[in-house]
Amino acid sequence: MSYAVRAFAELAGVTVKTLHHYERHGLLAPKRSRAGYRRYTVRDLGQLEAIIALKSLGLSLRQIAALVDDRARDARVKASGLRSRAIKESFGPAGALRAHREQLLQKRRRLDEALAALNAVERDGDPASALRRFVANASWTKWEAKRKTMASTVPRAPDRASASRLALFREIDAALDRDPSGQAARPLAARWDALLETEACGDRATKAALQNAWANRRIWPDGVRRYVASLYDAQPDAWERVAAFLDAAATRTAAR
Amino acid sequence: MSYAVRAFAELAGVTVKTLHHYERHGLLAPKRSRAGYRRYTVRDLGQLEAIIALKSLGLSLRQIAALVDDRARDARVKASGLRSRAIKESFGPAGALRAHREQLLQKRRRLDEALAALNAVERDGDPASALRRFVANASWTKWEAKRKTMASTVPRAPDRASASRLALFREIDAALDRDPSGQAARPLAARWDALLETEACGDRATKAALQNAWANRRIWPDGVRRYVASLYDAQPDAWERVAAFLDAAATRTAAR
DNA sequence: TTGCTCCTCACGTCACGTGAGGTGGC
DNA sequence: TTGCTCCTCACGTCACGTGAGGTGGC
Repeated sequence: MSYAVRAFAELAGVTVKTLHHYERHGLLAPKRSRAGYRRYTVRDLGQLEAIIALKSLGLSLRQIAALVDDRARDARVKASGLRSRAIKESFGPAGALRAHREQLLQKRRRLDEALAALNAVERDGDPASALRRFVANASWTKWEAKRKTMASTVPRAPDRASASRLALFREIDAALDRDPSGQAARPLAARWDALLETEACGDRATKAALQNAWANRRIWPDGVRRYVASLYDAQPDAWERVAAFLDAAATRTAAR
Repeated sequence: MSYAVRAFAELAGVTVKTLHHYERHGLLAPKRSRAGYRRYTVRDLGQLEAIIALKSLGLSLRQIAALVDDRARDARVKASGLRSRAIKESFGPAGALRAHREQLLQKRRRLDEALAALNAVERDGDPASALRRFVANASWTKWEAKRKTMASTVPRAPDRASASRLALFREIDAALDRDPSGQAARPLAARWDALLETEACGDRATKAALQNAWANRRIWPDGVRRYVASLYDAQPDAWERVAAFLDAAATRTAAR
């Protein structure tokens, strides 16, 4: 018994065009009627299912052709006791299949990242801005990675805030450790403000711009946060605590 | 400051051909020198990084173009208070992004299956035969699924072994429950053998073929095992216990 | 002037899909 | 005879890659 192309395609769950395609590439070779019509049998069905199964492993048609041809040759020479070279070479510790698995793992890692990002964007109250944040974050992560590889090949001094800034930051951090309410750290906030004034060269607009940049830190990419914290030789959460304290102090000053 | 195409490609971590490609599809529009040379600026870098980030979400260039164009239009009309329609439509409960996420999830499921199969094949002592088993298994799983959907639309009586076989199977199963060593079930094995003889119409070769098929059940696809067990209205493990007992009984008979 | 970079076609890859124009089978 | 199925090109899709043949910049 044999099937016409359409019936066979439906039976196997593929399209007619897929059958044509596989035939063109030598993966399938159905008999033909006198008029040239394709006639598929159960043997073709088995072959097709092998192709579908191997494709589900992510193999290309070329690779599948090699494997299937090999199986066919294998069957023909089985009696001679020979072993198929192609299949042997595909496996083993350095085999092509191992490399292929590595590729699939890579693919899965990227897929997982994409899914995590999509989830975050969808769950956000403002998806459009969440998408923008994702884009900004992705760029920063890339630069961070690049910076790291650069750092490992071309050693350079770590980025640092100015010595006086760094010292002041540490004093404030320690003061907040002792007294989280921030009472003890108030005078230090004034000194920070003065330092800011100095760095802005006394220009009001510049100082405002600097303060504004700090105030917007909630929407900075994570990479930027980590980077700025590293300038103060601090962890991002410690840095955030100090920054929040300085924000509040600036607001109090402005209100007076 | 601006970059030539090669320098820019290296900076951004893409190929020159990719830059050409994006430009052809309207995703990038660098300035040109008098001689027609592309000149990229930081603005182009930002644009390119947005493209790369969106691509990492699995979006097509066409979709990205829509989003990016939209962002540009958005920026131009921001002052008017209008909201971008395309971005709005991409999100939300019925949004395109949700459908896209579903696609990615599907993809990941398939990837996981492929990885599991590849692991099994690699860990196997005989990878080539493991691959063959995988192919056979995949085909069976497909038919099983098909059979299920057929069953739900076209109701039909469940497949069953003959009444006498089924009854005998149950007796053996019960006997093994009471006496796992199989002593009590010996006479039943003889009756099973007789039944086999009857079904083979007394033909020795046919009987041997039937026994051989049973003996090879270790390499049957899981689906076949489940199917055959279901013929006896049994779970695969119960069925396997009875089958193993009958195997041993047949060997004892042959040895005599 | 000599390499090196850049340019634009045009075609290739991968796994099919689409559609035209024509013919065979029941 | 009338639909319906089947056939074979040939070209399209997607995201680029390859290579030819030619020109600009330092």
